[in-house]
Amino acid sequence: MKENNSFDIHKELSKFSEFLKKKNLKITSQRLLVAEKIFSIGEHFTVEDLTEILKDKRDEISRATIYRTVSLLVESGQLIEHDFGKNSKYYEFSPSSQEHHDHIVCLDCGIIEEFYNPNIEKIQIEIANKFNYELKDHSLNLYGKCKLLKEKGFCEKQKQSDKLN
Amino acid sequence: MKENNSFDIHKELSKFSEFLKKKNLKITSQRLLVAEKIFSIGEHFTVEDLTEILKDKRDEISRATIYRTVSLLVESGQLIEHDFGKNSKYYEFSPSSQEHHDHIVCLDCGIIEEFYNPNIEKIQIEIANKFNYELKDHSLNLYGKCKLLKEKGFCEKQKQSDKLN
DNA sequence: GTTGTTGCAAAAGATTTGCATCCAT
DNA sequence: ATGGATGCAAATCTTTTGCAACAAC
Repeated sequence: MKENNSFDIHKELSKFSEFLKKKNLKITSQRLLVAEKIFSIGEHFTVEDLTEILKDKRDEISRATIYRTVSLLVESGQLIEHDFGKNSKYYEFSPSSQEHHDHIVCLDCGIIEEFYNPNIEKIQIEIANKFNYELKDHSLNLYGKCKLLKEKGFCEKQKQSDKLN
Repeated sequence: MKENNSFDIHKELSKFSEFLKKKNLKITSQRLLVAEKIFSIGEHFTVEDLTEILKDKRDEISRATIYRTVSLLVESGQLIEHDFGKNSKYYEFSPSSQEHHDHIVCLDCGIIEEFYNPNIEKIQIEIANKFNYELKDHSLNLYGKCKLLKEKGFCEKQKQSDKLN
């Protein structure tokens, strides 16, 4: 889906290390391994997906550590947590260079596509102002039938790790 | 928050009964009790909230039945399920007469306010068309500091039943 | 009477946590 | 050496489910 070259990954790993140092946390091999894999996934994933990806490392990294590292990466701002109405939380690597975007999700196959619309962003700020809120975050998800499902009546159902209904 | 008069409730109960009949499901006292309470809550709630509200009826209605009735009401279209990034799902009674709206949520006290913006709705449809999706649903939540938190530095923290972080 | 419903307790699924051991600093 | 990290298993939390007894139609 997205291309992540090793240069990017290196930069992101440094950023994560900086974050850990600043918080007096330790830079361990487990944390680096989990972070490295996350930075190279290039699509939305669940902790279950991540565990599967790391399964050859299962003697080295426990599920608890995976959860704990994911939390740290969310805190460092390098990982975004999403709620697509499924059982598990979804995560998405957010490179420093990357602009914000929203999501459109197929209710059948669960494919997640991204979009960015400056007008919507602008209106959201106006709404927050009107309500006297200091806007910190937002989430906009569109749900529907993807092109394939609409046109052929079926798509790659349940391709994702989690069910949508 | 919202005013629901008994006339509305009666109409909604009829609608639910119709739904049950159409599906060859039975109209039981438990289902009617749960539905009636839901129709009179007037704000966003979790199943835990609902259980608390029904606690004087706890000898009559089990938690399992509450969950099962909530699912039916979602299916009948009279209840909307929301995900505000908390542990539990939130529900909102949606009277037949009510127009769609989105939500703005305080990250501290969890207060949920509603808004409707026709431009955002319009743009969403355009985006779905561009992606060749048949739009079925969407969710837009804004998160931030509410007026009180912004101005006074504090608000009624954790007023809601669930924590936000 | 038949078929769906309820309550219970157990199960399931995701995530978190206590604790003894281990390791980065 | 010491304070944080890890792995394990147990715990937690929300939601779902199997099943026997029960109620609506």
